[in-house]
Amino acid sequence: MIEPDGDDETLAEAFWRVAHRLRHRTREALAPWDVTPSQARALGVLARHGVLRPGALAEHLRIAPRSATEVVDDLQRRGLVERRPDPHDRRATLVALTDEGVRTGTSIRAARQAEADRFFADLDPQDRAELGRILRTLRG
Amino acid sequence: MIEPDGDDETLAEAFWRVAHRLRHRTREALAPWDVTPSQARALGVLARHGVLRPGALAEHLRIAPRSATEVVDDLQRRGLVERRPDPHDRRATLVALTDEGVRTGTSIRAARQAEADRFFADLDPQDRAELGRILRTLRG
DNA sequence: AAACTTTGCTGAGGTTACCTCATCATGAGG
DNA sequence: CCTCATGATGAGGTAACCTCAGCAAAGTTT
Repeated sequence: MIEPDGDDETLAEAFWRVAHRLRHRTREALAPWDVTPSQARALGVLARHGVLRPGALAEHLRIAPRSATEVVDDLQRRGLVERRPDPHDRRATLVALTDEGVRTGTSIRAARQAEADRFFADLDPQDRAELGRILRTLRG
Repeated sequence: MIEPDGDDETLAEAFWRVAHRLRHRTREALAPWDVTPSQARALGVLARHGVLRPGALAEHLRIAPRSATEVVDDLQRRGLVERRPDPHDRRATLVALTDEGVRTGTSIRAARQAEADRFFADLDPQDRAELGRILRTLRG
């Protein structure tokens, strides 16, 4: 068994190591609902902001508008959101969570939070606070 | 313009924000060589460890062996690595950097380092050290 | 030495999460 | 009214993975 690299680790390398691990954990935490991470993120944004147009959703998710259409397609196929016409602009569509979408969003949020807590539980409270502060500095 | 989310940010959310930003920066830093991040990583591993079999490369990169084959294909197409038979095991192939691969690897490494330094320069030295320590704790 | 299992690589084909560009309808301003 | 901008989507593409199946060579039985 070859040892994974990471002895003379730079900050960036260490960062990506952690990202990799966190990503896998999150994916596992999401497994019970059979939604992908990007779907879960969209669900979260919709839960926070209510009814949105795909374009606005895209901005919140920081992806191209076309990509938001795709995520909405997926969520709609799973019955978690519905599209309805915008009464004020006939070009636009509004995306709204269905009841099931709300329920799913809520439990996913809880599960994700729990998983993240477990992940960051390797850190003592001061370190968690430090990390939060430092990340916010780098947030851009 | 909608403000990106991130007010009531959890640690995980903040983390992903930073990851997103760092990824984009890295991608830009790599642009002059027209290599993808995964190719760059493979180049780095080969520079560190010398001649490797695809399987070993995969382990270093923490990806499936089949995926390493693909990265090697790409690098070979660009003339940065070559495949040669393993004299001790006729099933196996050895992957070695070409001269151009070595040169490219070296300059990429420098550019990446410079870009990362610039990215983390928003932090003062103590914070960088703290971050490094914390990430190593979470490293897994 | 024949038979069986394991190992190393790769072909085939799939997935996720994005992207750009073109199109079409609608809305807004001169 | 005519032009231009905007909102969504179809078409098609990419990176970076994945699994599964197959083949050849190596190692291990018996």
